[in-house]
Amino acid sequence: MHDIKLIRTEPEKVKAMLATRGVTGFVEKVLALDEKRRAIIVDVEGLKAKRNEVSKSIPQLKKEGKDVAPIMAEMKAVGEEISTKDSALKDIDAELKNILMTTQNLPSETTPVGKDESENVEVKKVGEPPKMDFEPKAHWDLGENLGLLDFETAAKISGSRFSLYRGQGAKLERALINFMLDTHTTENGYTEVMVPYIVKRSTMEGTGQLPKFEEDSFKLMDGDSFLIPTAEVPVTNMYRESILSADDLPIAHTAYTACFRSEAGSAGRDTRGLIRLHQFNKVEMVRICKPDDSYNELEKLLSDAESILQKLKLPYRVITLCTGDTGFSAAKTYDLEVWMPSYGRYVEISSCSNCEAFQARRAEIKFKREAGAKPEFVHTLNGSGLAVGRTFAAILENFQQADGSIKIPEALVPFFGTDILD
RNA sequence: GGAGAAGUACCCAAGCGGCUGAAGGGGCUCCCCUGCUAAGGGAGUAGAUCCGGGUAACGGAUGCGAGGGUUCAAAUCCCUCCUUCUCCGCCA
Repeated sequence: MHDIKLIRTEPEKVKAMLATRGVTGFVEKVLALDEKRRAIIVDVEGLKAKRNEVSKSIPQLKKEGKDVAPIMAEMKAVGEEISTKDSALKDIDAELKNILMTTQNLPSETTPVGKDESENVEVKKVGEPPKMDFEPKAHWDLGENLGLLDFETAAKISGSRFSLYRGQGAKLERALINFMLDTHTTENGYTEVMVPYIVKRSTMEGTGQLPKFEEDSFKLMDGDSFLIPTAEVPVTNMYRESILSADDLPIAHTAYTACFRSEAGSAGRDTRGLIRLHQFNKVEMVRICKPDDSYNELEKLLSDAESILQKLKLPYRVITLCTGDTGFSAAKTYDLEVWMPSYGRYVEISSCSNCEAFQARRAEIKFKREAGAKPEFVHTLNGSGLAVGRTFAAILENFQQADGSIKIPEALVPFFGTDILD
């Protein structure tokens, strides 16, 4: 959600920033509604003040034996006026909230300006794509040949875009989850949480998935419960409607969850393998901090995500998303992309974002710099650390041997048990 | 899922149409007394959001789980929902 005060005080700046994301007309609409809203408030609150005052005097007048019937009649009329104006105000509030809630965040000044993913900026490349003296196979073929993955059975029981891991495959997925969680908790300073996979509407609104992207979510029959698309949703919302003390910050949580995405609109893309599924595993990192620290925190988040790829010795690159490609709630996003031989290019495996106060404003997460200080909004950040299925795929593809076996990265051996998968 | 009970400020808790922005405790903060970790006395203690205001002083609105309704007036009456607790049923 946007900061209405900023829109009031610096409309031109907001306009310019949103233009880089292809949004126009927003500031004008907001200002018009805001002006209307405030005019009604002044009006209706004056009436309420009057009613309060008169109502308070009625018992005394009664005691004095005066006739209060005319006053009560007058107040009845005032009451009706109040309720008419109150409902007009409610409509404007709803309209204003809707606009503020469905318009994407302002980009950070350090986010490169660009219209789509072609204008994202590469920050660095780490590691080299493996050179193979044989024709590399895709992970779905490797996985099925080794009996690790069974997409046919997954489709039979659940439909397309589901995965089924068997035997050593299931164990590898589990080993990756443990490896990631342990790294984040013991080395990177995160506190692990295990959270519900089903959340309420207000929770989805808090992090920005709703109201705009309802059709992208899995909604339960009651109409107000949703399967989480990422652990960012329940974990960030743990702190919804709270005022934290500065000592609590930064908060750093990591969580493993399954994630559920309808993938509406991506029909035909990445139909094979583990890349794009309705249900996938992810280890997530969430950081909540003071506004002054959030860009340092973003670098920390990024390096924590990178630490997993580095330990696994997977080749990857870091890109900064441009204004046009940055997600709805984010002000700045780094994507980590892992080298995927079957695609012949780098594929997203983590997205690390600073949402600044955008989510905090929606979810009402505040902090006090010191006791008695005025509460301020925190900044929230989230990043994958990492998408587990895609990491699985990357390991299979990058560490495949000529005979179709997979060499397990050394860092993973304590979790997986052996150093070769065949 | 069935039957009951309850949700009031940091915590416990009274109130059940106007005198309650909310009694009384506890806690916390400050002060006094006391030669001192005990005890006693006094004072303070909604925080928050929104609106107005030379954006200051200050004033106003909202607010007793949430949302509606009745009324001149609601913590108090009515309706819906949520949460917690107890018992029963079911279940990992």
